[in-house]
Amino acid sequence: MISKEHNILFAAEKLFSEKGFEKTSTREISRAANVNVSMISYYFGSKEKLLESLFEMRMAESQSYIDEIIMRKDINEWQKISLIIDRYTQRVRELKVFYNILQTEQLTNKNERIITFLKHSKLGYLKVYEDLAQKGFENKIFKLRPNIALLHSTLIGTMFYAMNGLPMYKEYYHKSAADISFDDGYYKELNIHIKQVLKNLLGYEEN
Amino acid sequence: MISKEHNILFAAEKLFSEKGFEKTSTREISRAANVNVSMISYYFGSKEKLLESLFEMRMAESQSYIDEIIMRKDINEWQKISLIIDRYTQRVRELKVFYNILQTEQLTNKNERIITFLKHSKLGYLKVYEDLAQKGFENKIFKLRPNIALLHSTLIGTMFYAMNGLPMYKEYYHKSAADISFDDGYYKELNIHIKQVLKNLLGYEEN
DNA sequence: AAAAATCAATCAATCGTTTGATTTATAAAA
DNA sequence: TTTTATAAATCAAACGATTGATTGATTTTT
Repeated sequence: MISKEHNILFAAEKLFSEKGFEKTSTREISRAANVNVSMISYYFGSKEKLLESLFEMRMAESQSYIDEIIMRKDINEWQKISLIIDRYTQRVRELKVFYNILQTEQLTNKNERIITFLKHSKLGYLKVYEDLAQKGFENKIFKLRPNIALLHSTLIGTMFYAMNGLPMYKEYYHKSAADISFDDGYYKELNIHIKQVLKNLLGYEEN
Repeated sequence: MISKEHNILFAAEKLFSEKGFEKTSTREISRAANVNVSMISYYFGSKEKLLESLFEMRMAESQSYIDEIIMRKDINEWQKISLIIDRYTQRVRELKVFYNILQTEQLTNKNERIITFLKHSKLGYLKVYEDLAQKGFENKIFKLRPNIALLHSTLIGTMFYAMNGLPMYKEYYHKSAADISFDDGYYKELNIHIKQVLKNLLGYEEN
């Protein structure tokens, strides 16, 4: 049995993703979550704080796994980057709905807490890539020292734009929207594609 | 002397970019454009149609220059791609405000006309890259035949994410927000970065 | 004098949020 | 176990504010 609090959170996530935060009314959320409108204020304080709670939940989920990877001693820097990409691809696909909201809020939101969430997350990623690129270069695994901000833009940008574009590419290749096997192949190709781009940027050559 | 119609259009563009379409009220637009509220309905019909007019104007502007480039006989396929990237980088920087709206609307908008605008634009670009990649391969300029949808995702995604991330990178490198010379260097690096990524993907080697 | 442009005032609709009454759950006292 | 007291949860109804849009009168342009 899922609590009403979670019902509200998940209903809101879906609606925010489909129509955007502003276009989604509290009454719609309450209807979708099968609760009274006032329950939103009761549990979260406001619609705005509901969005913050959503970010809090989803961002917390993705915090730990990166540290886990960079701590490992049994794999080299490229393998670590490769693993991070694997996990990230998987996560973005799983939480497509949330990452859609994240992208939108990134572009227009003025909410202080959410801005802070995003900034910390981004700077955290920059630092991770910077460290891995430097160590890999010192260990002579990577031959190049690319601009990390641009490398990160390419990684994230490719990921999100490929995700957003999937429905359209499907149409372009005349596939049915329900065809999951196309998605599987697409995300697999995307994963390989991103790795290839990063290999080139870092000057990494497989043995 | 700029007409009131244009005043409204440009005021709306700025506000939509800063706060998003939904959060921007018609009264704010009219105040910023120094006209009466009713002028919006009078000239454009509705707030929604005002947004459509904005898309119409901006999309029409960027239509022609691509055809111009691909028609040319004096340069090879890589030089054409290189030119397209130059123009596109320049344009995205010039019209940062509009492309911010475009990205947001791409994620949430359900407006039929705008969806059609975006779809046509995207499919147009896909076709252009597909043709150039194929011809370049036939002419032995390119050694590889990459997935065009993913190549396009990387191109567009890198461009937009680098653009969106600029203010944050500036802060990260402790530069003032008004420092234009930092922007110049950043966009120059971005341009080179994108070309490098595409060279690698297409298997193009400079002589 | 006909048409186009502009305006203050107003419209109904919807928004996020709160109220105060009511029901349900919890736990201590009998 | 039953009763009682307290807290938590739920609800319909209403709040004031703001929204996009329109009206009909007035001014300006043609």
